[in-house]
Amino acid sequence: MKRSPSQRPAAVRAPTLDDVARAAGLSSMTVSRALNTPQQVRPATVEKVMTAVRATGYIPNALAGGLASRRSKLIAVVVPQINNSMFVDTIQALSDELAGRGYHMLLCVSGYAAQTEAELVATLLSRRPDGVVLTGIHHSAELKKVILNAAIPVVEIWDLTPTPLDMLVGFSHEKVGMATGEYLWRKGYRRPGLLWAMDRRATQRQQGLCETLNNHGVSTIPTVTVPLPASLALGRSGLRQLLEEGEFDVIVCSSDTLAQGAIMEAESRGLRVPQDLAFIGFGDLDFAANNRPSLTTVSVDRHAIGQRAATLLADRIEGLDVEDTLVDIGFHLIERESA
Amino acid sequence: MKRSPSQRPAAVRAPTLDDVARAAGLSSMTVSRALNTPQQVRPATVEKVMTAVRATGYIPNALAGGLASRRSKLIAVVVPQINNSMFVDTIQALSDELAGRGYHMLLCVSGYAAQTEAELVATLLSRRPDGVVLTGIHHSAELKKVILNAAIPVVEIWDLTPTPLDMLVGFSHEKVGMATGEYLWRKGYRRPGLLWAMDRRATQRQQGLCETLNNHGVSTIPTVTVPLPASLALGRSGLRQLLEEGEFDVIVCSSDTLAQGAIMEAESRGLRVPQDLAFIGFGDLDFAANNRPSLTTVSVDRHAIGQRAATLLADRIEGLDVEDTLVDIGFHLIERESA
DNA sequence: TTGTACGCGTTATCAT
DNA sequence: ATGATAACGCGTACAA
Repeated sequence: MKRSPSQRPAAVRAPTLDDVARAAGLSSMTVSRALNTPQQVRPATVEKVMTAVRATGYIPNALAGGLASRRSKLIAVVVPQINNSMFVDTIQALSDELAGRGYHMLLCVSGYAAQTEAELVATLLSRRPDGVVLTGIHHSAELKKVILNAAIPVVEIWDLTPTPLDMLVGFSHEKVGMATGEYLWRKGYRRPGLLWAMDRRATQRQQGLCETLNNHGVSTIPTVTVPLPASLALGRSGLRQLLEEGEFDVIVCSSDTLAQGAIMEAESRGLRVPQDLAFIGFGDLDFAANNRPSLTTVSVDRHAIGQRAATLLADRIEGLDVEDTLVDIGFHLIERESA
Repeated sequence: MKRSPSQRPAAVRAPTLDDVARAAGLSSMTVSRALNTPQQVRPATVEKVMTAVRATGYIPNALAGGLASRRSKLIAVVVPQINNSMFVDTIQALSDELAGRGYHMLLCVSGYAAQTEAELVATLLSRRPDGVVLTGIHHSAELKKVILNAAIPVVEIWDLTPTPLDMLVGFSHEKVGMATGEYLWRKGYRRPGLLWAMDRRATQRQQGLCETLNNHGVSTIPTVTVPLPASLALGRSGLRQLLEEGEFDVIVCSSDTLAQGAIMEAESRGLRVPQDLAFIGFGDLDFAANNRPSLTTVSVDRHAIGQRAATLLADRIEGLDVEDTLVDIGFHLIERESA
């Protein structure tokens, strides 16, 4: 009754810690502690605070909290695409793990352009995230400078390098290519054709593959490249184009999606898979195991990449011991029916 | 040379507006304006500021900015799952559109549990987002209270109701079910079986479908329900289970993924599609058009949902006129080979 | 066009 | 265990 009589200022602006403190008859600092570190506050006091919180409908202001504490509980994640069958599982795992540890995920799409990525990261850093997840290991000099200058924990994912910016969870695309090449040679394939998307990591797999095949004496490897994002339609049209350029016993595809499209095209042409033409993919998507013929492909634990990345980041942020900051998650070539 | 000689305080803590101001010989307020509203500042001054920004490596602090301005340029997005072929395109569109308008996306996964959603939104609101995107229209009373109390712009997506919390972009799942039922009846199918995932929106489609078929005298509709998330394997096993329960001329699936799995199972049993058994899906995923037989399904503009939602939100936040706050994005039943 | 004073809501720090 | 005070870095409002 002492304040302005008929006004309800709490209705127009969100209740603050001070409002809760007033309602509970405590100082705002005690309320803050009751909410963040209840073990430092007498149980009865915590009780009073919780009651006041419910009464006022208080929701903490993380902007103010982050400003004062210099910890935002925010993780910035940059991916080339969201709607990519490969990355999306990693993102999901990241999100789950981060949420479990009290972090929120700021998700950004770079779109396969290094320049864009640099600008994106700069704006993301303005949010003062506690950590950053970057896809890939090829970044502009500008981005590296900004990130290192910010001295913020970083995890690069989906690739491997002995010299990451900070931490890394990935695998060697070159080795994937080499393993694929060895496998095809061993199975007796001698006239491979490539159906390939034009992203950086796919190119690395291509290099490993071609090197290996070259070493075995397979020197000419006709290749059709397709733009991103890969699709079944591109797989179909890509195979058509490839078949005009020569004869093959196996088609190596840079992704399961392209392989699936190519197989569809092959079958509609009456080609038997793998007798007339074999196919091998990359990714081990859901349909690879279920398709008929099932798809020989390379499996990567996409979920584990996200989970490990989140764990590394959270551990590092929270000052825990982080033993391996460079994690090779590996891969498996899965032999199935298509090759 | 006037300051402490050999110290570089800027290296230990991030440069602030004041640091830039000092370097440029201006007040921090002028620097702030040069960065946010350059048209209010003399071009030569802007130039000086930009030079100082580059020299100091200044990155704005959006926490402080948001606290002071009460606008965070942050949009919170809540989806049941990220790695869902349907939602992921919407998320991508949301992200693209929001980024284009200067917003960042805070992405959270609720996991199909209303209780979880309520808690998630409460923690999200602590970030003081300028807007919120919620998937679906069924929310706990708690969540509604919190959202309405926060008086924050909200867009519900992927569903339709005459009484949204605030704004809405979606379509009627019941009508999808009805349209599917009418189509099947018209095509002469009389013994349908359902292969259905157990989420809320799928259930609505089921109601529309069953009602319509009932009205046509088709009263018993055997149904096999499968857990989320849908997968090809669940489609296959679901069909096996269904075929033990009776004879059918068409299998209606709650998603294209289930339909694809079921078709795989049918074909491996030597059933001809659609002559022996027809299939209809929902979603119009990439493979629906490319598969052989191609899949009759319901197409929804997933991209448009995300884009419209982002536009509505941004317009509303920026005080622009928002004419339609309740957008029915519609759907198309696409007749192909499978049914 | 530029500058000054102050508040945004919280946490760190020190005191009690 | 609790409180008082001072940042945290920026934008609003007003003055010049």
